[in-house]
Amino acid sequence: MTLVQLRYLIAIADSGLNITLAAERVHATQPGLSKQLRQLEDELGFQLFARKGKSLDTITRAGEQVIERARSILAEAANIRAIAADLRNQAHGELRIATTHTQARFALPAAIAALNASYPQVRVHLQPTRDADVLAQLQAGHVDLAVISTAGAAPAAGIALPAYHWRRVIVTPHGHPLAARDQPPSLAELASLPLVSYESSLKAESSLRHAFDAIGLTPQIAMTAGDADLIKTYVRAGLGVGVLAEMAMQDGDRDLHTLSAEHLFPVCTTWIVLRRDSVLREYMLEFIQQFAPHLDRRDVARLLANDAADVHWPRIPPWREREGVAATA
Amino acid sequence: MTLVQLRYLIAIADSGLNITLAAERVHATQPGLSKQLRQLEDELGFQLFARKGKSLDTITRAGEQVIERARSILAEAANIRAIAADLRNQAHGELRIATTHTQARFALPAAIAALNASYPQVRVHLQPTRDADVLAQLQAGHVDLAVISTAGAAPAAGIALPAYHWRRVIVTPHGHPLAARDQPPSLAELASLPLVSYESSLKAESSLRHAFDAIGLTPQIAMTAGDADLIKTYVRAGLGVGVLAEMAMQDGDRDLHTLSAEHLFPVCTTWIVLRRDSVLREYMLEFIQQFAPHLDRRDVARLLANDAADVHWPRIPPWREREGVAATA
DNA sequence: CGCGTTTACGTCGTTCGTAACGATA
DNA sequence: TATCGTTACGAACGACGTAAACGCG
Repeated sequence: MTLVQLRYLIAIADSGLNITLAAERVHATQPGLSKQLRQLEDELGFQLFARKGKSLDTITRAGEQVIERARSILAEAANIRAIAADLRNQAHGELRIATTHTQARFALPAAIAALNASYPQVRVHLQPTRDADVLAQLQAGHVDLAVISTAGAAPAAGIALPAYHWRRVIVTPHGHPLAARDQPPSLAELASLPLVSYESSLKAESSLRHAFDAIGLTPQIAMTAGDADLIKTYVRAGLGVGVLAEMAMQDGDRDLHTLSAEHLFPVCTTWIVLRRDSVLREYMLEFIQQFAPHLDRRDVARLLANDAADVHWPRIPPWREREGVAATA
Repeated sequence: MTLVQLRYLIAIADSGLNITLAAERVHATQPGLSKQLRQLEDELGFQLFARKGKSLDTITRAGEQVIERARSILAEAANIRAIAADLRNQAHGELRIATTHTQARFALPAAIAALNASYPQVRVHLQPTRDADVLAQLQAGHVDLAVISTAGAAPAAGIALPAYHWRRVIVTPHGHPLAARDQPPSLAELASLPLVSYESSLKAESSLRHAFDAIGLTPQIAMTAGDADLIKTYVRAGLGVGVLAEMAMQDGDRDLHTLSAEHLFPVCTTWIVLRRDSVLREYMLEFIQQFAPHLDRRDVARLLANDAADVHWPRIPPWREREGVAATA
């Protein structure tokens, strides 16, 4: 068993059991991977993958177990290299972030711009990911950190650092009846109107659905999109009333009427999620600092080192208090 | 970076920074290790060990970090091999246990004998360890499991499975004044007598010390030993009153008078402690089953797999309920 | 001068890539 | 027949062990 073999194994597993594709990804030849996989299987004494003819068909039950451990091994190896790179004060590297579109579009730009100013050598890679897969990307080791929102408690996986609170807003064209009134609508009223919102709000566990469920009503979702810009576009087109995150409303959106939804939906929290046992490069800490300035850098480092829960976080600031920063991006 | 290099690194660290000794332990030559260490350091770009002349002097601060990760990597690699060995249904292997002398002498024999009956090919290795170092042995990966007692909560490190409860007893020669009375002594009375007990009872955090501290008295510990047999020997010699674990009193000890100490000292719990994320061989589960029959095998396996706290243990049996079993050994 | 580490060197095993072959849909 | 995996083979690299040199107490 070698680290190379394990790396190949993971590459194959992550390439949908296509050895040729995996070989490209690790910059090696296909026969090389084939042989190494074979040797690993020989050494372990059982098949990691079930074959169908010559092709790999599925991952064995035992293979799953091994792959899981192999991931952990490779992650730790990467950690060792990260320690080394950081010690050499190497300012260049990569920052891979998995997040939702809204974060990437409205919340992250300021922090990433600031990071780029201090560490121009660091290449940031925003992994385009469906909302539901963000944490899986982190667990699989494809990204260094995830940025994700919940309506309540911290996400279960990894170590979650609270970045900020935010709320939803209701958006209509200026001529809309709701816009003419001086008070925001009730939930019941909202349920009677066609809504335009995020794809994720269709899911039963979404906090939007929960809010309506609580009063026994079902919202009419006229259309959904993964993308706040799309939602705004369709609100402008008169398709319905938009329900989206407050930070998605920017200066350029003056043509839309924004109503508070504070009283209707629970407050949401955006978290930075790190892999347990991951070693952060200096510039990663810098990014966290930029994105969530209320977090103490040493506390973050300490939390990762000890896995100790003895670190207490300060008050999580609401998004509004940061709008000045965000608007610059 | 290779697994071999990491293995050598750990061997060197565990051999007191003596490369020659480390080379023997891994069955390789000294120049081989020397060179691999050098290459690893070159690749990482910093020293893992500080040199004094040619010899290794201390572990670098960064070296500590790397060694910690390397241990984790090697442990996971061992886990993969364990999965493989178990899948091949290989009944031979090794079971390394770190524990205290009392457990090794009085509690473990029955379980180990039973294990040996079902798995004659498994070599059991009882790591002789000072009480305080038991958990360190486990953390360093030198043993598969630890068996250790506490007076209260589970030990912090690893995953602790409660095996049984036990209490202390007071032991005197038959002619002793305490033996003649029909009621057991009070703590105050005991404090006035010379005691013979375990080495660990000298430590401030021992539950024996705590009990005396609570009433503002200090026990007179006439002598201590790490070994219940020694304690009994010196009690027989009239050196003082013995305070030891109930399971240390066996059939051959009829020449000593045993008094209950239930009312004086808190109940103790003996735990089986496993490394988090360790994969157990089939025969290890068998051992656990033998040693703590009230634990469900699948629950143990599940606990290790998910790290989930959703497994609830049944009532922990007191030692007395197992004496029939223990006495056969 | 003994102990431990490093350097030097020759051998052997292994990996890797190229190229040809085989199987599957 | 196109796609994907295996087999075959030669070249290059790298690890290992032996032997000798070096430094330190």
